[in-house]
Amino acid sequence: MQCWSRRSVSLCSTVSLGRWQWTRHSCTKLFVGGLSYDTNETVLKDAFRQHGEIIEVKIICDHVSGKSQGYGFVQFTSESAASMALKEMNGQFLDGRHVRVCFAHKG
DNA sequence: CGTGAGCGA
Repeated sequence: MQCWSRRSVSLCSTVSLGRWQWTRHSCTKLFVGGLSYDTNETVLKDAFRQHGEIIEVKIICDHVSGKSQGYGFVQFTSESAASMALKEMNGQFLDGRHVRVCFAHKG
């Protein structure tokens, strides 16, 4: 059930205080929140590609107003890169705001 | 609201 490597289970005992709610299907998709309303996918990918290889980066914007909703999704090539980027980029300063990185619910 | 918890087309 663990998506991490057998050597990277250190994060497992840290967050899995109750249960794994993110490891239902995918562990490579990360939910990025706390972003600025002006942050683009380029800023996210440039910041996350330093910790792992990015497959796809998407910023959720309003389909009517076109303004950013303030959050997005990042797809990594492996769970290892996603986990490392999660621990390293979670709560960091990006675009002048604190980013909140978490695993995506859907897959 | 020029905002601030959340989970997309």
